[in-house]
Amino acid sequence: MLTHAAEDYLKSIYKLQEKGTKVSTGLLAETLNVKPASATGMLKKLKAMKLVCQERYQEITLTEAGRVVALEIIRHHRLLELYLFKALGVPWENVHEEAEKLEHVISEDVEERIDAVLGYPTADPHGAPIPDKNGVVAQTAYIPMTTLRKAQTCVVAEVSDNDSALLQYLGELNLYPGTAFRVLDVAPFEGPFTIDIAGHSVVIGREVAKHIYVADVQEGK
Amino acid sequence: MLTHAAEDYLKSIYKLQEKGTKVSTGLLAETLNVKPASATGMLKKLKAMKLVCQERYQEITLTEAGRVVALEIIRHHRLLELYLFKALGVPWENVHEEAEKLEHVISEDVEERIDAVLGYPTADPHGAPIPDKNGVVAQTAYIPMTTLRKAQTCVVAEVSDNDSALLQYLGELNLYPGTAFRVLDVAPFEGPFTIDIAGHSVVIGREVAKHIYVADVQEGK
DNA sequence: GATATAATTTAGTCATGCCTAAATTAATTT
DNA sequence: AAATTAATTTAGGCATGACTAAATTATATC
Repeated sequence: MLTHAAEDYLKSIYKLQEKGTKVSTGLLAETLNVKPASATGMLKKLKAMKLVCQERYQEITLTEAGRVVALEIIRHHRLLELYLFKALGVPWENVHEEAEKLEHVISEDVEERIDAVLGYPTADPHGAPIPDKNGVVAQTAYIPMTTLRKAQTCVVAEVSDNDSALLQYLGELNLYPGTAFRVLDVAPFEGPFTIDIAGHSVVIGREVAKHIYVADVQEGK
Repeated sequence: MLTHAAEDYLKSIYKLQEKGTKVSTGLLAETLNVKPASATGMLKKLKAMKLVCQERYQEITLTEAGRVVALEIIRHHRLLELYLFKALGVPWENVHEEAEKLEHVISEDVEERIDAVLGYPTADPHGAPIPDKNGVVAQTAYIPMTTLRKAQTCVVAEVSDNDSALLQYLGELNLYPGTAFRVLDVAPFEGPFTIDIAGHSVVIGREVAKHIYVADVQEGK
């Protein structure tokens, strides 16, 4: 069995890779709040276990076996987030942190039961896709909110899950995945967005908009 | 914060103490599947943290602070057992093992939510009392099944939670806490019990009966 | 092409929490 | 009281997974 730390490394590699980022020792270390030297040490072990590929000083990638483990952990994490949110009413800005601890500890049996209770869901509370039992992840083509133009309507598809304060803010605005809104205005020179959510007009800064991804974009009048 | 290992030691000390057993280094080590020398090492640390009292070679007891921690963990454990059983349908012979891992990891917030969802329960699936938020444990006066005599009726109050195979067997017989039964016969020379559960006659050996505690004992005809 | 900077790796340390083997202390037996 | 046995503690080791400091390699600049 793998250690919790090893699972975290694999998960982080997968998530960085998924974003299209080239995964380096330094970036991985930063992501995991660890010094680069510590990451080098763990990578050496993961390479010995044939879970990770890396030529000296080169890009880090997962082997097929490593990918399977990473997806398993991510599946645990996202199912737990959704379960905590829906079944126990944990505020969505807190579910990430809770799931980080639980994901390494639940059995496959409990995972399956949670999956069933939730009705075999496909996305977590932040809109991120939940890999299925075989490690298949639904491909999504979400668009960054920052690319929206005036008068377009859309639906929130996904938001970043790692900033608790930001999530709380978005929650107050009801900007959960599934919420529709319309762009009333985009201020010039990379300025903020003014949007309409269910009749309320709200101003969203660029920095916040970067963390929001949308779907079903349609041209308004 | 305490390590998982330290929490396990405190929990085991409390549970042994509760049973009326004098807690020694060797017994504690055996309980935790650890060598006595390892237990000595951890006890040294727990003593330094003022969570445990022990004179050299003498009995081990918890300080007030140690008792608080132990009860907190036991509360987590028992609430989790009941939650897994009732909310997720985990078979009762498996809930102990699952809860052992989860108990060290859930937040106070999630604990409270679980407590609320369950309606502030007072006993886990094996009948063991759940300490309240302030560490108060309801005192119970359960009687070992082995003391029952012919024709007495009673209700199952509590069963040992540490033997998975035994629990599975008791589950098949429907001997859950709350189930009423009547002693049809007690075979002589420390022999087995023949009992009536909901119209079915079942023979229960002494070894099994030792793990069952009952309440509401009444004399039958 | 030499040099400065950035990234990565190596080497050595530390804290946990377990282990085994040996030494010590306590309890029993004769 | 002496000797045996049992329980406990000490001492020294090992694996994990982090750290710092120093060395190495890669990249960018002049």
